Amino acid sequence: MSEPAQSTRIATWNVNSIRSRIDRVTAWLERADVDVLAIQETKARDTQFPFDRFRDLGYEVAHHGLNQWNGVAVVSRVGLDDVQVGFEGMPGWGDPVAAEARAISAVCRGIRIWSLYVPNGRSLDDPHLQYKLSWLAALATAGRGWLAADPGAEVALLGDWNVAPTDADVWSVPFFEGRTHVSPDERAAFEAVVDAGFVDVVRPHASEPGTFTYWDYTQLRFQKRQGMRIDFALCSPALAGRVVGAAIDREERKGKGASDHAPVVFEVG
DNA sequence: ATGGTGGTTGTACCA
Repeated sequence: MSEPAQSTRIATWNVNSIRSRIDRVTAWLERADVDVLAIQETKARDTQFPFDRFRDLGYEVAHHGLNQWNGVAVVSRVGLDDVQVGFEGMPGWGDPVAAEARAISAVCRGIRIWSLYVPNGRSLDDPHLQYKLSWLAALATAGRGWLAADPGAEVALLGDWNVAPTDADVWSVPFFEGRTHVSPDERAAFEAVVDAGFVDVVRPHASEPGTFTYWDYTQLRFQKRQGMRIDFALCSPALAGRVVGAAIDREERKGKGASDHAPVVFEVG
């Protein structure tokens, strides 16, 4: 008797407040049969995070939250080891400048899982955009270093990248003229991470025009199918080679109490 | 009305 290959289902989701979304998140975790979930925008301090709701379902949690903004977590039912908060060289923000809760990682079933919440940028003339570009540049440098140290490393960079890498990733190119998420500098900063050796493992499995991961709450954007693709799973070559499928769960964006982002799932065989 | 929705917070800020 030969055992079937062990399969691992991994997801990323900007939940826009874990406390207001906890019922939906736990219900989705079970329904989607997900083993590892990278969460962004928990909007909670560690003391406010509903750890027990995940533990009751058999998941371990690593969370990093400093205040009502940002906040990232890795949730896993297949092991959660060697938790790291932030990455080497990660820029800070504010006065005084300080690291924000935008990056956490853990090793789950041998895979280094990162949950990343890239700074928004706010507007093209805002200092926050330079912070965003620096943050992505530092991530590219760190990621390049990880793969140089171990070319066979299985690393997943999961999260809300706040960048639409191509014109196909926004509902209207004219609408985004002069706005963030689509500027050449932001796209170059995203591509620098790709150039460091990380592969978008979802797009090959979800390539239809109009495939998005985020829809603004205002203007009936979701109902009008006016979204953006800004949530990505970028994997190291060794891990990307094991991916057998992926999907964006657009259904989860529906209804009252939905996050403005949909979960993104991929399966490693 | 030009952020029209939604979250956390506190009467503002963030996305």
